[in-house]
Amino acid sequence: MPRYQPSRIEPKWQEWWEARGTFATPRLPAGRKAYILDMFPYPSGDGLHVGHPAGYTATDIVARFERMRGTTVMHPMGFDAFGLPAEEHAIRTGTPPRQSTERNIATFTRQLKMLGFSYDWERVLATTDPDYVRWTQWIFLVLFDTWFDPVLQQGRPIAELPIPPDVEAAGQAAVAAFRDGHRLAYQSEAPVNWCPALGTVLANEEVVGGVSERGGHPVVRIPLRQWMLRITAYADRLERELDGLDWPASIKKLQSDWIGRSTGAEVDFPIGAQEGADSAFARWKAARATTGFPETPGHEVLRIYTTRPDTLYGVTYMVVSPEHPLLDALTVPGQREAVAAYRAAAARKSDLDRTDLAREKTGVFTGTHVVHPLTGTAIPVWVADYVLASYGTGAIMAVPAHDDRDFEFAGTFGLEVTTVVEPDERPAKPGELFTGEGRAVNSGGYTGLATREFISRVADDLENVGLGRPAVNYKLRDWLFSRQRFWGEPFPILHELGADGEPTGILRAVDPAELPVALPELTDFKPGDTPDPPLSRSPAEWLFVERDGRRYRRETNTMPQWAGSCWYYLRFLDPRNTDRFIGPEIERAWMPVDLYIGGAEHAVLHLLYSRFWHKVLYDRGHVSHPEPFGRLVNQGMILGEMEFTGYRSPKGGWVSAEKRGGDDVPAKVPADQVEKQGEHFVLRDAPQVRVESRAYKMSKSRGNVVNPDQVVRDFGADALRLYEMFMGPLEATKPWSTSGVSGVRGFLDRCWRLVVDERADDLVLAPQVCDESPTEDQLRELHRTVDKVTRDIESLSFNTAIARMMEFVNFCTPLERRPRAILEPFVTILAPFAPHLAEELWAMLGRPAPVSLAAWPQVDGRWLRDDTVEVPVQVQGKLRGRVTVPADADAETMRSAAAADPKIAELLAGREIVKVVAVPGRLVNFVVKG
RNA sequence: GCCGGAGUGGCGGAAUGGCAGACGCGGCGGACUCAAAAUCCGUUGCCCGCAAGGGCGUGUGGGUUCAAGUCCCACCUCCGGCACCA
Repeated sequence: MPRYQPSRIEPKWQEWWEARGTFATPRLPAGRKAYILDMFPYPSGDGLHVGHPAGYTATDIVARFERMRGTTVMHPMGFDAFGLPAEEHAIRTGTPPRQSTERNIATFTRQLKMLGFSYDWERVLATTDPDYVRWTQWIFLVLFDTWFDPVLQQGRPIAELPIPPDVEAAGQAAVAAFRDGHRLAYQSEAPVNWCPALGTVLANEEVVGGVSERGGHPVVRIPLRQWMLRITAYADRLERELDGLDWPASIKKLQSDWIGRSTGAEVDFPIGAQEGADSAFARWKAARATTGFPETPGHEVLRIYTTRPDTLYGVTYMVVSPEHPLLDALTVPGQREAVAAYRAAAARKSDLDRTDLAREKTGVFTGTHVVHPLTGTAIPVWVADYVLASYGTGAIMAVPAHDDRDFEFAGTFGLEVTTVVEPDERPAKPGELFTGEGRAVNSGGYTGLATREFISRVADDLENVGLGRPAVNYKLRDWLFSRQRFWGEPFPILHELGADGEPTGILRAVDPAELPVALPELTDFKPGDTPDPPLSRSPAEWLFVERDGRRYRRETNTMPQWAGSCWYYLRFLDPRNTDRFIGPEIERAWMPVDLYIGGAEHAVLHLLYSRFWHKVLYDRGHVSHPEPFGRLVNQGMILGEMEFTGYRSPKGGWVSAEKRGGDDVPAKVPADQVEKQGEHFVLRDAPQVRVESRAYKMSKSRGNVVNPDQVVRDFGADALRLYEMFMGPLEATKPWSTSGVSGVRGFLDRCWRLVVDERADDLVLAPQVCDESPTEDQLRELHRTVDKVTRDIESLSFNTAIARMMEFVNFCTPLERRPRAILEPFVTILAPFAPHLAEELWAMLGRPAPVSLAAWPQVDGRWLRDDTVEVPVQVQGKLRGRVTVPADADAETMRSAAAADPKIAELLAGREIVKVVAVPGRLVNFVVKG
């Protein structure tokens, strides 16, 4: 009984391909190239999820298709293997992260191979490989060695950074500090979420409502020395250069919004002018008129950023963020206690709390006033956490009449509201909130100006008198690049130690020849009592080194998981190069990536970070193209199987879903006990009870996770691949359905029976398979199938490609004679989708393996054209009949053919024909009167 | 609140402004079988009708058009993301 048995043929062909290196990619492409890339997975302990093969199958189909068309294809796979779970596992069990990571990679590799993906496994890499870490660290050193030239808008070697004379004069240490302050990789104090109970620093997403997600322990934000990457320097280029990319518009917009460019003005408000101190203010203004607007503000002014300098005359108070450096200086003795308490409370709040929970505005008056630079009036300064320290200058001018946050704050604290903008279409109402554009009122010499004109004019005016200047800001922040973790790349940086054993502040890059800086062997991964990174507990022989007679302590922070994924697409091209991170000739030949498929969860960060690194490498001449990824596609999420949920009251009876209360408990209802009634699903036995129907995200806690191993065992890898592609459009979110899998498995069974005689005792061809010439009908069917499948692969519409192949099989199944000349091309186009079955059928048909490298069939256009077409005939736009006409019939021919149809003639009899629409090859429509 | 995306049979979905529901699941009927499974064939949007046939149908309400699932306006629901960025 030679039935289709995936468990027999799939491993066989996987071994065959591997043994012969079927999918090995040459060093350089010959002719047309295609770099087809998946977002590589994090090898979690749970193994492959059914979401992974969705994207991986899509790229695999395209890769196999391109290969069959003669393209040289690069299709690699690897592992993003640093990351928190391995470290937490280590803390719990004492297993070194490298060990558990290797075990997980082995599982992922087995599962990926089981699905028959045509990766060149010779190129596999993990971001944790010492050889890979070496080059990640090397790229960090490139960043460390680069400053951004704002004039050329380009990253340049730090040695080329112009040193101002006064810095030069201050000596070598000053020059070094100046350089360190301009590098793309620099150090700064940044707040971290330190959880004393867990003894570890937490990522933002691990902190929920001010306590740790695990354990619910309190978390405090404390400043810690951190490594930052100056991604903001590249903000403009990262935004502008999105333009030329073949990415979904929605992803481009997401990135652009994330970068969040805004334009406006910076304005200085002098601090501390008392009543009657007009002369001091006048002197300050006069001085500014000659010195101009200083690059950095002194302590005598409060500098603010605003996008609406046209509302300058409506300022009624100022706000500084709780972390503002001038806050202490601004606070008068009487307010000191209140301000200190407020600041302490703000420090306890995480970013999430400051936004999510505390919507109502809070703040404290500092007791100080600043002077309005144009009107000279005194303006009170408040501290409030609705102003963020990390954006703009960390201080704002508040215009309650024209900003909803300021309006709300002013309402809470009874502050003045001064209207200075009037809507175009009506007069302003005093005390109302109006955030739109209009014309200026009550604004000195600017009164009457339109918002836009006001903005550009006032920014220039302010600049001319040294009180302000036009400014650009980004929501994008510099990238906090260090983690207080063990399982990451160590920084290749040494901190010089003084005679006292304390750091001198002088940094030294590790010599590239010494890379990689390997992680030390730790036996104890347990957290400590301080927020120092685990590496600070390394053995002294790792931690302390001597170079050129000086003592150094190694940097003990590690890089975030993003680091490795920032450049893996480059290393795949030249994975064993020991001299360079990638050979230039190879890079030029293969880059950029032609198709990049992965989950939308990486739409912003991963793609932005890699683009940033790539641009730095480009500026420094290490890569040849400014953008890494040409065409990008996000595959949709796969949800669990559809579930019906009913609700039971505490007394036990059913409660209709729309009437449920808090006490009612959800209960799963089997699908066969439910039926649809109108808009809703109801219980079959109690139709007055509505139930909810929904598919949920797969999760362990919900217990709806589908395991790919199990699916392969039950249906085969080809069925899993095919099903994931048949479910719906690649980019859509769609629910899993086990009966759907069995449906495509049925299709594969039918493919098998098209070629193989299932009733014979031995594996032999079906008796219908013959060497006869195909009929015209058969050729037409074949060529139309090939044509549709070809176009659908190009547009990644795999679901409709499969549907078309199903139609072909449905067409062939009843044939008593099945010519090889149509079966063989069909098996060829099936190969990218169901490669194992295709290889087996190809061999059955006596063709030399592998079909995976067989030539893609050519479509003969003459089989795509029809001699005659059946077109619909409408009367008043309603379908009333059909007529068959020659395919090339003109409108008049079609009209008369339609009018001659007895049924149509009857409908038209006695009515006046107002108009006839006849679209050649499409339809005829009679528009009649009466 | 803001920004995306999506609403089409019992279900997943298909449809360059031109025959709505391809293909698959599920259902129903039949053939094969002692029977069942498997397989093959047919049928399957809803309503009225014995039938011929007719009516209604792509979230809701309007509009454009000879013709709208598709274009425009307003709204509703669901999903995803962002969220005090001055």
